Amino acid sequence: MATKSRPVPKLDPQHLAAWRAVLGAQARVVRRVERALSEAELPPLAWYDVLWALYEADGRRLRIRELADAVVLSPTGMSRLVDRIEAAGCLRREAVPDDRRGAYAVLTAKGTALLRRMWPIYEAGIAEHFAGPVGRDSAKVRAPLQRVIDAAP
Amino acid sequence: MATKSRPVPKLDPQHLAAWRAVLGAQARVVRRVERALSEAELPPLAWYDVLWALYEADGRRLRIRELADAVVLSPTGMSRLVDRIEAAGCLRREAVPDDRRGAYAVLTAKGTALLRRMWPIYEAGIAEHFAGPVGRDSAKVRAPLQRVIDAAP
DNA sequence: TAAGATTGATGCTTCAATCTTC
DNA sequence: GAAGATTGAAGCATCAATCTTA
Repeated sequence: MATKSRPVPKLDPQHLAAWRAVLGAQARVVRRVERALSEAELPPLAWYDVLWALYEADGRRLRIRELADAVVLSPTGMSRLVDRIEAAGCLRREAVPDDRRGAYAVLTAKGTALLRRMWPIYEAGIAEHFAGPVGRDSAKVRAPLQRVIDAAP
Repeated sequence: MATKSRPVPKLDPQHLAAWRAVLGAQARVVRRVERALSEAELPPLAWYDVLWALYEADGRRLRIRELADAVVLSPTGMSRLVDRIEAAGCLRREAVPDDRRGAYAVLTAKGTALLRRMWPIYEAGIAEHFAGPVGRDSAKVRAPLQRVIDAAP
């Protein structure tokens, strides 16, 4: 049989440099934001990501698995993260009508309130450390990286 | 005295969307690459970052602190990471001539060899999951994000 | 007194295995 | 048998405290 030998994709230096820039920028901004949240005695960024995903979703609810995909966390990690956020009263688990295996995570009023307290800190961090240096080039950054996201199965 | 009230920087939706794209793309590509390395029974990406930083450096050596800054890890975390990589024989600690507080991490031949084994996996991951979707727009991504990195103290 | 580095305690993330339901 | 979710065990990162030297 013909071997399914996928030719190894070659990587040019331009792409590598761009990738390194993504890594470096992400790490530095996240580090600053995490520090600012911590200093404000607020939960880490991961909480914001989860609460925000729920806020955007229909009925303010998502399956655990959907949540894990949305914020790129293992199902295991998301199960435990939901545990902690639920223990804080910021979301609650709810049965799924037609599928008794799974559970919804549903945003609570307290969760919305926390989202509103975290946002100003997060916003200021993005504005200062990311938006400032990026300036008018936000679209140039966004469009290609959105294709990277959309290409991920 | 005049209060040092820094006006809160406002964040427009364009910048927020760009930031979300950075987060999403980084997380998805890193996840794939980590999985590929693990399947090839190779160490995680953090090892590559450290070995690469040493390889690039003058005399194939860097202070622990410089290493921590380069890959955005806490000094604590870097100290332990260096422990593990040293235990694997891929770097060694060495005294600093003029400063007896600190230590160099120095790349070993085994470290260079590991770098060479990891790179094809890493390269293929970047090429397939990042460079592919980015296409010709690598410079558009790189330049603004490099400014983000350079702005970080 | 401050800077470089390390150690102890703690929390988070992951893989493998398990349980339930489809 | 496969998918959604959870639990146990292990690895890794971080803060606070400590030790040494500048």
